[in-house]
Amino acid sequence: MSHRPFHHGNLRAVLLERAEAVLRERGIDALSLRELAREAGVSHGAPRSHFADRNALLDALAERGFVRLADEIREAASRAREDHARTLRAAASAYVRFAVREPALLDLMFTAKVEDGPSEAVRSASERLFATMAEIMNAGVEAGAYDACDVGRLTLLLSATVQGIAALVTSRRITTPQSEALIDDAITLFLSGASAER
Amino acid sequence: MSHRPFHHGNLRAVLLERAEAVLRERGIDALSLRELAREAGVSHGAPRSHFADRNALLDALAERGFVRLADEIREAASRAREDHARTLRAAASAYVRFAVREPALLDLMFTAKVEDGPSEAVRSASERLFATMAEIMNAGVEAGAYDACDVGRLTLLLSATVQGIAALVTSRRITTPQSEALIDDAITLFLSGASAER
DNA sequence: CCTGGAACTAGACGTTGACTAGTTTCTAGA
DNA sequence: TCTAGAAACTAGTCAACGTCTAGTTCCAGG
Repeated sequence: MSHRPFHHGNLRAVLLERAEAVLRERGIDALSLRELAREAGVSHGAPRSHFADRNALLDALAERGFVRLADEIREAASRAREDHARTLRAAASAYVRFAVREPALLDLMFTAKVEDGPSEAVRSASERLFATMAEIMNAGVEAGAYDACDVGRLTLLLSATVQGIAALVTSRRITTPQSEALIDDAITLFLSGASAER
Repeated sequence: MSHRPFHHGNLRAVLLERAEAVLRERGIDALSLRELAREAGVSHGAPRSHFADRNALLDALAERGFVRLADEIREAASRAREDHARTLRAAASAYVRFAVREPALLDLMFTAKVEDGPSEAVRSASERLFATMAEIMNAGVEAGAYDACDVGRLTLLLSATVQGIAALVTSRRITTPQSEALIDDAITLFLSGASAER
């Protein structure tokens, strides 16, 4: 009859997808393993086969978040390859757009875990984001936008600035239009300062 | 006999203080109203007289966090009044030091609340932080560090950058020494770019 | 075929936030 | 000084959650 097969076959993916939706629509406090299980039509213990505990689920979400964010930034940057300034703006804009669309997820990605830092999976996913930023900066270097200064540090500074702008938006300290102006200011300053040292 | 007076007399303050300690030592997930009540020697319902629910307690913590952070920054900035560059560095350094000392609290302060933003109390406390940053920037303007550009936007950019650096530290993406180098880079760029437009 | 493990069920436990009704204490006004 | 009435607190209850355990069903490799 297979009306309800014993093995869901797809549980892990379904849980993650639904969890992302809950995170987006009702925030992290509303994210309950039991509710996810109910929605997926499995028993309340089933998620345990795929995630050791609630934090493991959150880690998986954060990991996916980093991958998605990196992809969206790379995608946005690749659409304006001709001009480095435009590329930077596009990347930063994509970052903030992601933050506006998924505030709770971004929070989760940059949450401070007490004691030990992020799990290995989350860490490597976050390095993928950083690597994407580094790629963009390296393209700028090759295009002659920067002098022989330490590109790694510049990448870090860019990452921090963009993450800071995103944090101001998600915490409602500034509005989305304000954030766009901020991005403009940041990129302008970033480029003018970096090449003013010639 | 007043061995245990009915009125604690000090509950609200004690709860907040202990809550800050728990937040610092064991993170936000370990913060339980019932445990705080137990530690304070009152019934599990007692905190309700001072905080409508758990979120109200968290809001109060965030509010105090903003006030303390603003104070610490102002204090640090006032110690290097002679030179604007030093002042900026001192302020940014104090910000990051706060982040390292109280990562979970800073997270709480900039958490994205779904739907409605921060409460009125939190909002006004956070504006106090922004006002402190604006003061520092205005002192720089008077000292001639910047041209007639929009100081408000510069203040916002500074705030975002510093918050971004803090986020990278609390989420263990960079180490504390790295953050100090980052601050240096950021301030250098900030000043060189802002006055390069003359 | 069969056996071991992965996926899942079902029940239980302790903890928590929230609500309610009732009690004690403080305080402000007549 | 006496007395409401508000504020602070107690005690009990409830549903929900995360986690754990023991047992069941299914699948895949030997």
